[in-house]
Amino acid sequence: MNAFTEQAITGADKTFFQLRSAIVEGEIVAGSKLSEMELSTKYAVSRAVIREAINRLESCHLVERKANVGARVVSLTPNGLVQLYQVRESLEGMAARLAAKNMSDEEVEDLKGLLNTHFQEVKGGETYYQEAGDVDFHYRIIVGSKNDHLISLLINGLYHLIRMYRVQLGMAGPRVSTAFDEHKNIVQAISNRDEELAEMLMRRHILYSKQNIEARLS
Amino acid sequence: MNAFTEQAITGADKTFFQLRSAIVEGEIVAGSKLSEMELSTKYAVSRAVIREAINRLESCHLVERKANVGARVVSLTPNGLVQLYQVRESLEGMAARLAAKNMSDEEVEDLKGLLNTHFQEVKGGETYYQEAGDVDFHYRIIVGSKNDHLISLLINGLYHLIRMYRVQLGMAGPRVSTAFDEHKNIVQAISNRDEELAEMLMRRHILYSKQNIEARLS
DNA sequence: ACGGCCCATATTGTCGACAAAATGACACCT
DNA sequence: AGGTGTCATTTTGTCGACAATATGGGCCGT
Repeated sequence: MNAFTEQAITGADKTFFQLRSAIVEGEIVAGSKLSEMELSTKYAVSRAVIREAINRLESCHLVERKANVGARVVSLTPNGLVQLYQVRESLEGMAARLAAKNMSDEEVEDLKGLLNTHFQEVKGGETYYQEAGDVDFHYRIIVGSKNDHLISLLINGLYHLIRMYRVQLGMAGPRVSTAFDEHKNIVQAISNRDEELAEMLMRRHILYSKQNIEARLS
Repeated sequence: MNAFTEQAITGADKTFFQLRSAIVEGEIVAGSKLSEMELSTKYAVSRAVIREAINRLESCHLVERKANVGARVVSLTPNGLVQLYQVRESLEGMAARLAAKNMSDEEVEDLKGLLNTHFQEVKGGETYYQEAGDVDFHYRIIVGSKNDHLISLLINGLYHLIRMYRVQLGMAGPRVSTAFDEHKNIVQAISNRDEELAEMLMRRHILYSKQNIEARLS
């Protein structure tokens, strides 16, 4: 489904992906310590590759390291999630703006197609594919921005972190029908090459999500 | 001058800072390859600490690594700088918005004070401290946002990269008097707790810088 | 009994050596 | 002559051992 799935070439890559998945899915408890020795025995690799994997996890802001002390999985706080959504609002808003400017006509057509597929699923009540569809929608716009820094920050950085929050705080969110309309309007703005509106609608879309989440947390 | 300067405790920290400085200042040529062996002899440390340092450089997007091949310093392209400023506009705009919301009254007062100092320097024609003053101004607003993700992304991530461009492409920019007025208006908006305006003015401020740079590159 | 000091232990940081993979050159075949 | 396959060399990836630092408990002194 995805355009390209990142694949592991080196052993550290594989360990990194495994650890990242374990952390995001909550298999490794949030706030817990990552012992290099322990992990090296558990995953049957040397400490060097564990250290490299942990370094990359730190790059994603999934763990925090203190020198001579060790690494801990970040702890989830409601405020942290709010801050994350603020950054996301900012970056994805810009992504939508740039997508309106830089996406090719084909890409816009594909995006409309995706929206249709998504619509069928929503109508059919397949709640399972909702999130995947939503993620894919945002992915395409981010990639459509053609801004490498933006793409890297969002896809390699924030998305796993947000997913970690969503999984562990149990936000398999509803907000389907309304979110779909928002998606539709965003695509329309991009199709019209209306940068200003595309950014504004995307920001609102994410702001609504944030408010929705905040309502649940309180 | 700075609130707190990051200090190296482990050897890898020190090597990382040295390498980062060498890259940003252009001592290590953009686009050149970073040989682990070579660097380990040059800095008189083991390859392990070089590898760790390179990993961190990759986190800052200052180098790019390919598995089983090695790391290269990123190459500077005009388009890359434009993309960087787009991200910066987005993030610092949000930072200004949040600063208007979250800065304490004392911090706002301090910011006004900084502006005065900056003003004296501009009047005195001390062009040397200009950039430092400008950087300090933006720093305070970023920190004033109280959003840890934002702070980390900008200060640990984008700023060194932008500085690398500025140094190597020789942008010791003028744009002083006008930039000062823009700073003044931003501070006023923050002081008035006008989030909307603060964000808008900051975005414009950065947009102007971008256009100024684009004009020079062409 | 409480606070501070010291030491044993465990964990992280660093190192040099070995394994695996990519790069470049040479010879060979067409 | 051009392309291709193979091999030597170089560079990165991985490993296990050693050094340095933090953590926790016990001891001592007050």
